[in-house]
Amino acid sequence: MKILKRTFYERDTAVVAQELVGKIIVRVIDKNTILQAMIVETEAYLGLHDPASHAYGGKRMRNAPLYGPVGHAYVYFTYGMYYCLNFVCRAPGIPAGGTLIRAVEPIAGIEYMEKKRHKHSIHGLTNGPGKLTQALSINRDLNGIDVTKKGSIYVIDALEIAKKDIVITTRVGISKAIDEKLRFYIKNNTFVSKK
DNA sequence: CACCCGATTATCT
DNA sequence: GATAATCGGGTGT
Repeated sequence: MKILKRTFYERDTAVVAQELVGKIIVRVIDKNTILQAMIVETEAYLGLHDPASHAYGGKRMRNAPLYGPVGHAYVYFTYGMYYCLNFVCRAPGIPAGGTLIRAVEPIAGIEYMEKKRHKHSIHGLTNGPGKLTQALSINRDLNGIDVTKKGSIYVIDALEIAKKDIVITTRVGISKAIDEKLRFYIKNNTFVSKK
């Protein structure tokens, strides 16, 4: 399994968001605890001209990573209690952009994830952006980290998901640009978030 | 299953 | 002062 290179992230944000579906997030907690999960749902946030993007309206303290180098994590805190994970990606010349990871399917370290989520089963473990960060122990400490190098979090290549098995639809939980079809998920996958 | 609402705080207006 | 790229628990059907 190969780590996704920086060039993977250096393309149109919507294309990267779609192609991230099926890839695997590796989260290294410590030597004995290495979590793996396949990305099953993403959303593209296009940046400066996308009203729903945190990057909309220009660079500020919170959204700075979206303006930084591609292939890095952007982790933000929301609703007073949840973290959400993004990967910075955009075509050359575009000022900002990123992909929100909305849902993953656990592969390894499931017991650790259940413990973190205070659950006894895989049901509802990682089918939401706030849930998966809790399961994978993702917080502000990972904001800005390079995910193209082996470290505490990185992304590896995996199976190619056929285009016919990916659903493209509108984004969730936003109040602006609600008609843009920038959400991507694997058809018939039980770990995709509801709605 | 549908809808409603409270939790809790960083960030922006 | 309001809102937010959310979630889980509650009530009613």
